[in-house]
Amino acid sequence: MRISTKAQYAVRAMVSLSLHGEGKPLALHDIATREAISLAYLEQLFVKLRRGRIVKSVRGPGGGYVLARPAVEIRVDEIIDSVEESLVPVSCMDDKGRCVCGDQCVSHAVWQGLGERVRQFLSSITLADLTRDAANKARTVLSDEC
Amino acid sequence: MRISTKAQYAVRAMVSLSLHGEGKPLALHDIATREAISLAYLEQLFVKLRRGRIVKSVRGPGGGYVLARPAVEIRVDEIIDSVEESLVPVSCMDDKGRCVCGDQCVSHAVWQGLGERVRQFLSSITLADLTRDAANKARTVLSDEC
DNA sequence: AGCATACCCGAGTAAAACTGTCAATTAATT
DNA sequence: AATTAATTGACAGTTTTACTCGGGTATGCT
Ligand code: FES
Ligand code: FES
Repeated sequence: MRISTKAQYAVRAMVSLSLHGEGKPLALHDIATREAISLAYLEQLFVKLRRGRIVKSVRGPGGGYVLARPAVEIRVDEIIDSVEESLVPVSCMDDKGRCVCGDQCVSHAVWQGLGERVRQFLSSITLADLTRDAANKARTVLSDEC
Repeated sequence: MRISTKAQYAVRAMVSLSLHGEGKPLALHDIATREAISLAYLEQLFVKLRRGRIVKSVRGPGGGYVLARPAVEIRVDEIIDSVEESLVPVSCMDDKGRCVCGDQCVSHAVWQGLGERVRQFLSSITLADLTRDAANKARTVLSDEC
């Protein structure tokens, strides 16, 4: 029941982009050094974030990435979806709780309910929420472990 | 964000035990054939379930496993804990939300909140709930995919 | 006692998933 | 033209998962 580090990196990177970008394109190089994530790996992530219509790319010198929408409209579950981590807890079930077995297996309701809670919680948090928190924390301590 | 099949098997096996055991020891062989799970694998699971004080073993001929407590007192999260799957979504955090970074990382609150929801939901369901559902379903259809 | 049943346990393994790197390319700016 | 920086696909190392195998140990029955 772990979230992949890929998804964790994606969230962190998005907060960093939202916090330090401010409308202007921010190069991955900046995020990479600030968050101590390998540039090559970030590239991989941002391709997916772009395809998920969460960021837009600006090529050439002075280029980088910009949020595709205001931070208030970007939910955490969207970020995780983009990097291709499923939020459904079992592989036999799709996003809407439909299963290969209908709903006949004994634990169907457990996994379906669990998936719904996870989705509900992660969709209740926006990038703007995280960015605000990060700005407050930055005043006191600087720590970038996770 | 997937639950391991190990945990899924554990839940299914426990429902099967609770449903067909009725006080008497039920041999793993029975569960294995009924649920189409390999006996060797089930043995591995039940050692852990026993150490988690969820079942008791009865050795010798006519032996098997019995619930260690009434089904109403066995929660689904306990079953999953026993087979050693963590319900905390990130590896840097323990059960109580304590982190290597205090609570300084930007997404700390996200993962902590997520872990709490998962725990809360899975601890709200008991083996008795699942057994009752299974008994109802058995009347209409028989399907054991999951 | 001897035998069959059924739990007990550690080691080992093949496949899959995860994490991350590399090299080569395209596009825009100066 | 030179430089910056995103774009892309392929690929390798490591870890985790999902099992199997082989031999033990306790118990009850005849
Ligand atoms: S087939 Fe697995 S829960 Fe329905
Ligand atoms: S160290 Fe990872 S969330 Fe705190």
